[in-house]
Amino acid sequence: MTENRRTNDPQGVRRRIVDAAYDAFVSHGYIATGMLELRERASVSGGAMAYHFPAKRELGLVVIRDRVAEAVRQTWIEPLHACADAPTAIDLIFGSIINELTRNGTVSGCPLNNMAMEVSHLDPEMRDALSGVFSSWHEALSAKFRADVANERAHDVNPSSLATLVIAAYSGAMAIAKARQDVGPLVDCRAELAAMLVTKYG
Amino acid sequence: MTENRRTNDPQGVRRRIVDAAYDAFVSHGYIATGMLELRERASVSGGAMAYHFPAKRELGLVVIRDRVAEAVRQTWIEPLHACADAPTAIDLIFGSIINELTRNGTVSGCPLNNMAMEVSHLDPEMRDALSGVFSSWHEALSAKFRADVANERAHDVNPSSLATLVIAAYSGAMAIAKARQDVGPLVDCRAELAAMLVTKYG
DNA sequence: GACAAAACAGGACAATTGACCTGTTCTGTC
DNA sequence: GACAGAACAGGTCAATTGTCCTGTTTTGTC
Repeated sequence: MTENRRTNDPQGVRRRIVDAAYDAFVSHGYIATGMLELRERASVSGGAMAYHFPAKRELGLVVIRDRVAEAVRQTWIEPLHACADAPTAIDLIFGSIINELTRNGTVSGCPLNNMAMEVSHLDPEMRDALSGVFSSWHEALSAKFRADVANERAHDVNPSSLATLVIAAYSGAMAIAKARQDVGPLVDCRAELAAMLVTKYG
Repeated sequence: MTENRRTNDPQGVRRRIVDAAYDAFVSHGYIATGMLELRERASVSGGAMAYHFPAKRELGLVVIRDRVAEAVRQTWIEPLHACADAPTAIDLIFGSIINELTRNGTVSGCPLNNMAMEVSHLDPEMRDALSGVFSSWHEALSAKFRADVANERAHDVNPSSLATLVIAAYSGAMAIAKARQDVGPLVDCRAELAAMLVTKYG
């Protein structure tokens, strides 16, 4: 009687859910996004959702550990490895982000920062996960500064605290840009960071 | 028959509501805070709440325009006016915040940033209000840099973009500190900003 | 093809959300 | 003290929240 043949695709369904959750959490916020909305976005029934993610919390954790961490890795850590030195990478990264935001018009903010702001005080486990992403970001950047010092490309550099400043400036600029819907803050910070790093390099 | 005498105190009730809302919004978040929780915190009946704030949205706008703006004014704009130059003020402000956070143990984040992150994409009017607070903050800081340049205290300074960097660094450091529950990022940024400004003031 | 477990469908559930309504009490004005 | 409007009490409302339950289908294994 049932004409519709069903196809079990657990990995695909799970991926669709996590995809939808990442997009929604980052753009609309974790709390503001309902499970029903996610089910509709992912075209998934309530049963399938409950099977893969019995609680919203676990979905949040997966999004942080998989997608948010991966986003930071792609936008920051990989370019850092690819470039000759830290200033080059930083300028390149800021430029890419500015171009991307200018192209599609709206500023949705830094995925990591967006989630960290509203989730870090709700759940200790989520906070730890987010903190871990920040740590790996900071570690990659400070390692690059350390290497630049070892190669005598840079001098008068405290790798750890300088990395913190760069990350903070990026996160803060993203936050302001999101509030104003304007890439200006990112352009400003890019220029100031570049000018500052010039004094330490070369 | 009714023994309990009631005392009408519209200004007091309104103030209690806004107080409770400000505390809850910046610590637990705007969306995460329910009207019932606010009524309990402020010891206010549903009728009184509906009379003063028919909708949660209006309460959010008042909190932003009155309390958040005032918080930024007190922590940043006033010290800027009181100090001799911008670097002195910035170092003082970072020091005060670090001391305060170290004292009470937990990092609840920058009120302006906390609200901006989760609200700016919900309501255009709230975003405008928050954007206005950012603007006044930026204007005050860049005006100080301009004055320092005019007084020949500083050189090689672009007042506007440098102010953006300082604000972004502060906001971002607060965000990371909140996620890690550690004042370290603020300490780092304070040191790096001070070292950077030394090269421009001389 | 029998069987078990995984995968999924669809709905129900209590709890909570923000908003609002009617009725009562207070307070200033004449 | 009569009156009007502001201020407040307490409850109701539909809508939505996240979670979970029962039943059905698919899939792999022997």
